[in-house]
Amino acid sequence: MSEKDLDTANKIKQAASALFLEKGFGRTTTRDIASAAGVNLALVNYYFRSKEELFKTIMMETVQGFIGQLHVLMNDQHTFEEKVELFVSNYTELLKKRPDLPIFMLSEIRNHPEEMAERLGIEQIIKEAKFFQELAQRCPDGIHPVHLFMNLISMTVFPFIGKPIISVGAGMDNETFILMMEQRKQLVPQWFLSMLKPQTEG
Amino acid sequence: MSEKDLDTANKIKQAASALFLEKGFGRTTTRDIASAAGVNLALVNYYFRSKEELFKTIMMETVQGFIGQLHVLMNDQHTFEEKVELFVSNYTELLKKRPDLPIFMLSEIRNHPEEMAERLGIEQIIKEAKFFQELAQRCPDGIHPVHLFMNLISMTVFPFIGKPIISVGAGMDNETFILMMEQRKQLVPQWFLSMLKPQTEG
DNA sequence: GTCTATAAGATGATAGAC
DNA sequence: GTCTATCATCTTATAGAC
Repeated sequence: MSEKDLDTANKIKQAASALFLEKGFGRTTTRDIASAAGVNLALVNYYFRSKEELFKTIMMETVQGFIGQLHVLMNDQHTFEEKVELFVSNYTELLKKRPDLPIFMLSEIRNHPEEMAERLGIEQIIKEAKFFQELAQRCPDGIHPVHLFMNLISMTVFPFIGKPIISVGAGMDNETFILMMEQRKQLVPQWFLSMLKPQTEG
Repeated sequence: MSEKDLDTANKIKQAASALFLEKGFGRTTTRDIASAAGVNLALVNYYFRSKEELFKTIMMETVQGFIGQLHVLMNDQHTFEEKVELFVSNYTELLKKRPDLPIFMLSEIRNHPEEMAERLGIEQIIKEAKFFQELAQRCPDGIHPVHLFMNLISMTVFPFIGKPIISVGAGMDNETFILMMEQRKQLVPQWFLSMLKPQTEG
């Protein structure tokens, strides 16, 4: 589907999404958006009441997509080990395509904190998930399961966030970086599982 | 030292730093800065040629401070294990005080990529550090040392970055979050060291 | 060094013709 | 739904008095 096939509202949304991601809300102007979308300036306000409203729409959809994957994954019929592997490889693939996503979400999220938490219902998604029930069982005594989940997310997501600094620091080109992220699809689950209680065969 | 004791340039820098951190470059205006610093609008441009120049100054100092610690730490006379513990506890303390620091740095860094890399010389700092030489030795065969260093940074820093989402997701108040970060000062080094080659006594 | 005043331009948003 | 034209406001930055 080429860009021309999208209707005006979607052209605007797509262009705005890229610009917000790249430059943030403050540095992006409605004129930028209209120009990048190839539509008239007035149409931005015609379809979305304001720049702020357009931003909220995009942000909600972005975060929904990000969390939605998690919801499905955490409740399907895979084993615990498979869930871990899928978690890491799914998010690695997503972040290979859209490495700016986490910073976008996290840097803008505090300017719109109220709507987020409520509409998303992350809390309930997590508490109900089978994955977390099993994680709690396999968690070493005295260690809160959230610690281990933090580690899993951290080791999966942070390398993409820190890439600008890490890859300069390590003198690493982009190709090498991607290669390492591929390796981590296997490594991170291993590291993560080794943090759990020793498991008897079953 | 109260704010009144600072000279004008420093009052501006301090106010601007807080605002850039809170709202980013794009959303922060020179009027905000002057007002927060309690100085006349024209003085912002008198001391720093432009808003952009002021930002660069602050950014450089911030990143320098962040990296500088690392340089000292990685080369002093502590043992490898002590270096790991100091790394985690120093940065945890820093991030407890200024949790917005990583996102600020990382979200704005790509708008000013050229100056960063060069002036900082991170690459050289890292390559020369004793810490990395020992890390390379103790790294399991076939695993690049940078993987393990990524894990150490990730597990230390990411929880602060992801706090807005994690703490909502886990239904966690601020006090509990800080308590967990305190626990991680001990836990992260344990997890990290367990990823290394088994070590014989000596 | 610090102020007032203002230039010069950008920005979000809308009214009204088509 | 889409355009042009424009408003009202805000923005960075500077000139010039003190």
